Amino acid sequence: LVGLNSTLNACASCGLWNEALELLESMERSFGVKPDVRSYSSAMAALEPSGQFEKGLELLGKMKLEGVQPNKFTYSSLICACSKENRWEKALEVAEMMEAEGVVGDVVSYSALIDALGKGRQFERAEEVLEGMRIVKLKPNVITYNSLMNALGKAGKLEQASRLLRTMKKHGVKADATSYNSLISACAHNNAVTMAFEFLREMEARNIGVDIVTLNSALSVCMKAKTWKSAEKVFESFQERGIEPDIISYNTMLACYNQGKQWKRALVLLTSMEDRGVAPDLISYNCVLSVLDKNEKCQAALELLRLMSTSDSAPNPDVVSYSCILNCFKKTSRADEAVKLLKTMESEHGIKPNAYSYMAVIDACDRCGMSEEAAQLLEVMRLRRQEPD
RNA sequence: GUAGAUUUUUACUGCUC
Repeated sequence: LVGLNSTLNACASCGLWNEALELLESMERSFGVKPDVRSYSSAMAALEPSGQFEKGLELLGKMKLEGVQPNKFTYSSLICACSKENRWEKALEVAEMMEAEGVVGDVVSYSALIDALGKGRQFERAEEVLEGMRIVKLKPNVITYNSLMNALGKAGKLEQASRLLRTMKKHGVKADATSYNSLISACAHNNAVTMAFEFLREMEARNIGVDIVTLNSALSVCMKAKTWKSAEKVFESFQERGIEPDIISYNTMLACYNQGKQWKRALVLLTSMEDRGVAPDLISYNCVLSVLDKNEKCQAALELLRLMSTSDSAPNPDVVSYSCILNCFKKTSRADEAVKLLKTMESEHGIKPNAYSYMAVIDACDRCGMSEEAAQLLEVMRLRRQEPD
């Protein structure tokens, strides 16, 4: 049983929810072992977004039928599953069930609930739960605060988020890198460049290790603020700090160049990331295609697209890649080429155009006085919208 | 010998403010 439970955990940490569920189902049949509360809880922890949460409730019902009593681990996993699916009402329901069954929550279950409520933008309820912890004499920890702080920041409530940083300090909970990373990321969403760099300095002053997520978040701040030059400074600081940029760092830097319309620099970075052993992915390429589109560099964009389709190491283009080029054709009034590419993207590459692709081509036709083609395409788009994916 | 919670990236769109 212990071995099987460990395997279930391994599935959970690798995101193999399907395997976890299958293993749980077959435990008794194949190994003659009845799943215990840990088995069920682990399987629930493996659940991923998109409808999996209902599965969790099923499992809960099943374990009760089998006479296995759910415990706080079971319920925390379930609350977490609700959070992943952005279902704060369900998370509250689960918490109520838990209480009704006399299962006493701990700091983890409370934190999970606060996280679920925060992600659902139910800040007052989240604060109430935080307050409730005090009543039952549970001390919120750094993760409890981080969960709420992150949610507040994402919702644009930067002031409240940084107030929470002071609150946790007051209660003797030391902020960690994740706390600051959330705040810096919040600055990105609120276009608060100055404050972001203040947080960065504060981390250093308090000896809280700046990590790769910190720097990536700082890059994201620069991207949102459209300041590619300060992004370059952050990017240079990776080396000074002995941190190797990862694919996210490069992609965010590319996004900064995209915002700043720096297509030449973007192309250089795309090459240099490859040289430094970080293989550009679809996001990297799409970002460069986007900046080429912004600068109306259709030819260069087409070449890059061709490279993506033919090279073994490059990712295959998707609908976003094609749409960038279609949009570029639109801006440069190259309706014929747009129509041609729209056809080949599906017929030769199996990529179904979306509404954005169609609209680019339709606009291109309009611009070039090809109103008949435009009307036809509009009709095709309407008809295809009814089709199942 | 086994289980649960928090942070970062792309064209457009949508959601929220």
